[in-house]
Amino acid sequence: MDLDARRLLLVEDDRRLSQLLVRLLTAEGYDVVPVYDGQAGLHHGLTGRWDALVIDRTLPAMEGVDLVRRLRSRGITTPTMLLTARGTTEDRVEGLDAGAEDYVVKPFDSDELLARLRALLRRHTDTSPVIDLGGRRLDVASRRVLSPDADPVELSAQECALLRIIAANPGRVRSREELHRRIFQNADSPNAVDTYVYYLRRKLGAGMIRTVRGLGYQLGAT
Amino acid sequence: MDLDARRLLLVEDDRRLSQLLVRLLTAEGYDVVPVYDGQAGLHHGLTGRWDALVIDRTLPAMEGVDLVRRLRSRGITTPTMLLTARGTTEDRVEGLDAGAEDYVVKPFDSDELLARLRALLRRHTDTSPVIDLGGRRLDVASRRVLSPDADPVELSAQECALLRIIAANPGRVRSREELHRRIFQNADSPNAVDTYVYYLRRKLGAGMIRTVRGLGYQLGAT
DNA sequence: ACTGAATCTCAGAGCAACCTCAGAGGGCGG
DNA sequence: CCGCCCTCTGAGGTTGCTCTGAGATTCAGT
Repeated sequence: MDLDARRLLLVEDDRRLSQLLVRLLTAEGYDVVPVYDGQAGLHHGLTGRWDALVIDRTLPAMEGVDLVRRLRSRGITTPTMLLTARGTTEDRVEGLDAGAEDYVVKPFDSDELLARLRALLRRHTDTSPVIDLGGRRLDVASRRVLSPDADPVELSAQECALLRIIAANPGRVRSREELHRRIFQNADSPNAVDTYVYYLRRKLGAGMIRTVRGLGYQLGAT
Repeated sequence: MDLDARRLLLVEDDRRLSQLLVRLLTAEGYDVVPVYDGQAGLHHGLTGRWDALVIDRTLPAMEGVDLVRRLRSRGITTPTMLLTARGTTEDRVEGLDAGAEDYVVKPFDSDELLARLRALLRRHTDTSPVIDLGGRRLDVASRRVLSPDADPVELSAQECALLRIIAANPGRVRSREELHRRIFQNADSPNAVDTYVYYLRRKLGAGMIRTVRGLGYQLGAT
């Protein structure tokens, strides 16, 4: 077992094709998790840690393109490859517009798929959004906080979104209202922001986020 | 999701148009807050922090032009774009005279609006309010005094307000009465100013604020 | 040096803002 | 159907800020 394997989420409803891909990708050394519909894909995309997503375009419960769109709208920037039977230019444009990075037309050549996947991962690791936290780093794609002298800390989707906004600009103070509007728009309780700040502090230490009483929150390590 | 989203205040009474603009601007990555009349616009314009204001010309409760004028008269210099149905030269002149930076005539092209907005924001690189204290700096946004060779000192809201007024004009002496009126209007005790001067001296050193007996206080450090 | 006025110092009451955390609810995998 | 994780809620508990008041100290003018 490769300990440093790249984690792939495979969203493919055709069991036979899914199994085939799992074998192919596992043999290449990837750590592949298959799910079989868009709902499951959305859930795992939002909650799991992935180096890349491989998504079929035609899915039960939710179209692949919609899935990508919904993930992007929630701040998930994990590099994504769409699989499709249709190969018109229009389809391709729609897929890329939704936020997918690459597009493979079925039936595809195994080697081509692997090559494109490697390219996707290579491209993305270069430009992967890693935000400096003053000593530690937030890797947005895998939703982890990496430390030179400690184990990585894993964050949930909301925790990551919150830290991301606060860390985007170290000097700036973000108000509860802004954070609530941008992350918890489906939440009634204005307390949600406080709670997630609490979660982040519990995971990362109290110094990570500074409270500016009456104004909001700010990245702690100056 | 744009991490360092620009904050826009949208003052537009037509709900349909407002919603349309919110969608358009949010999709562009802006952090948009809509309000629906001039009073609300005035309140938010005065109390919030905005990168730009987008204001309809015809509003209930207060005309858009008057809104801009009143904001300007209160020292708000946030770049502002007016939306209007009428497009005569006279209207345009009146809007710009009131202090608006740009002027878009309805019905407008989405791309044009976005382009103008970008131009507006580019032109107006917001200067974060950092006040010089002679060696040290007061960062009003995060309410801290930053020192080249020491840890930041955190101030409370009232401490910051007091120091801000005193430091605005280094040579000038501010009377107790003025300070009390501007900061402690809800306080009965005329001693409140003294107390906060004491707090500031305790945090920043006795030399920070100089007493001019019988007259008031003055910034102490050169 | 004496005196009254101005100023400084500081403990503490009252209160809003904030923190903490248990748990309900939902989605999903097994 | 059960258990897991994530999300959000709501109810205290706690902290920190604000302002008060009263005694100590300094100052200007005699």
